[in-house]
Amino acid sequence: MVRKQAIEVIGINEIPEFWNVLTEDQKAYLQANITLQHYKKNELIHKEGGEPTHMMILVRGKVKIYKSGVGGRSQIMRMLKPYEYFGYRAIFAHGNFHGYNTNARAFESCSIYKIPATVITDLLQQNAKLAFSFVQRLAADLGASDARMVNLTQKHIRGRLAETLLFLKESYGLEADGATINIYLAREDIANLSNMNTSNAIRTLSTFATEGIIAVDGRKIKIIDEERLHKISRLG
Amino acid sequence: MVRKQAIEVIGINEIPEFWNVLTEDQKAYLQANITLQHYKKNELIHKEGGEPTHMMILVRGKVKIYKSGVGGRSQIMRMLKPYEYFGYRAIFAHGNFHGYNTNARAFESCSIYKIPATVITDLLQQNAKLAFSFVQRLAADLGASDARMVNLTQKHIRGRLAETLLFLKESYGLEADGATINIYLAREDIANLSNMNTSNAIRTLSTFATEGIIAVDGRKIKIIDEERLHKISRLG
DNA sequence: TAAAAAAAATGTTTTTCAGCATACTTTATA
DNA sequence: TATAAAGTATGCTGAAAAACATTTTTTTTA
Repeated sequence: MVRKQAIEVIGINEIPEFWNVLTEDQKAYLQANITLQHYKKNELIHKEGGEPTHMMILVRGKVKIYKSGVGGRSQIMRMLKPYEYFGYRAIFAHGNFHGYNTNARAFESCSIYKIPATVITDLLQQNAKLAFSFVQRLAADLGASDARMVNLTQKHIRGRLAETLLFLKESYGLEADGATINIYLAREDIANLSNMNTSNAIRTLSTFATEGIIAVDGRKIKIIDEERLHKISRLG
Repeated sequence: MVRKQAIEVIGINEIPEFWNVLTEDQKAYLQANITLQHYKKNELIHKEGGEPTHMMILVRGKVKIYKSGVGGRSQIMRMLKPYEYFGYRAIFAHGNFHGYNTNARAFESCSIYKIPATVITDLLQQNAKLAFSFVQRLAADLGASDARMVNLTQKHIRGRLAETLLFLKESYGLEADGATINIYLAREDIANLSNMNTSNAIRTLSTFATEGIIAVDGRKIKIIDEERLHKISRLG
């Protein structure tokens, strides 16, 4: 069983951004220090406020990155899919924002490569190409974060929910039917992605369904009229 | 007059992060390509949606970085002070978030060093130490952006305004009296920093003044009871 | 499979905040 | 300096969304 899992997940050398730019020595160094770890559904991977020990690469499953805000109310910052990496921001920031600012939780059963903080820091300082690829990644993340800020603060509930549904579609894609979003989230998670409370997520999803924009079957959400979702998202 | 301005501003070699890690060749390359430009009060420095041509280092004056959101409503993302640099995120991000996502405007008369995008990209790819310092900077920026997200989305008006006042104090410091925040902003800018409309910024500032938390004299804001501001900010 | 727990649905109430109108004050400009 | 324009102050109203309560449905677990 352990063997089977090991076969299921991809190797680190299949992630070109990490692998191709390294020298032979650096590859050996990375191989010697990387570990694969499994997390059960809903298991906490890292905790807000904690000291970052590893950078992680998700290779199987889905992860949510979220912050606990006012009165413990949680705000999902990002949702990850395989081949995406995380936990590196906390390692590299110095000053106020060193350390995990977020919680990471396995949304379903996950396999994750873990690279010790010291190892990834060494590699970045030795290898300008690798460092540059992290610059590119962080620059894109920051752009996304700023864009999301305006979405969440300025749009009304319908606009925020439409945005979230489109985001989920972009991130996780559609099932074989070409319409059902390929992730099943609790209404509460949809709410936490959209900066609203659960009641309003439920209510607004129902309204969208009534209006024929989506079809809802339990946690399955089918996008019927994507154009309208875009329109609702644009108008706020 | 031109001579005088040139003397007033610091040299690029006084910014260690840029200078100390460069080789002699790289220093020469940078020196040969860097230019100093002056902007008048309220002048636009770069525009949302535009192609990034330069990375910039503010050496005199204050700059606001803002996004135009739903219905043109503007949201100030950051406020800069001398020695801070900007415009680099747009250069390095690839994919969706390449290009300026924000506007930058001289909040008062400014002097700015401009490094062509190609030059800074060359330097980063050649110099792992420089690239790593950008990784650190971007990681901190992203942490700040995520923290701000929760502030702006979850806190109530009083909490958001308190947060903004404390942020301004941290960023720009206090005047000789040890209480007056060393930046004079229009109520509209305070509102755009705090995700609220101008009326509510005015109203809430008045309330804070009535409660003896701050004292307001035109655009001068004096912090009387910082502890209460922290408390209001924490509670949302 | 039954019982318990969690999640979803829905209606009602309350709070927060945006939008607007108006008056007053300060700043810019002819 | 007069006039216009911009910015500030304040009250009122209504829309949006949170909070709460209750019922129904689904999922988990014993």
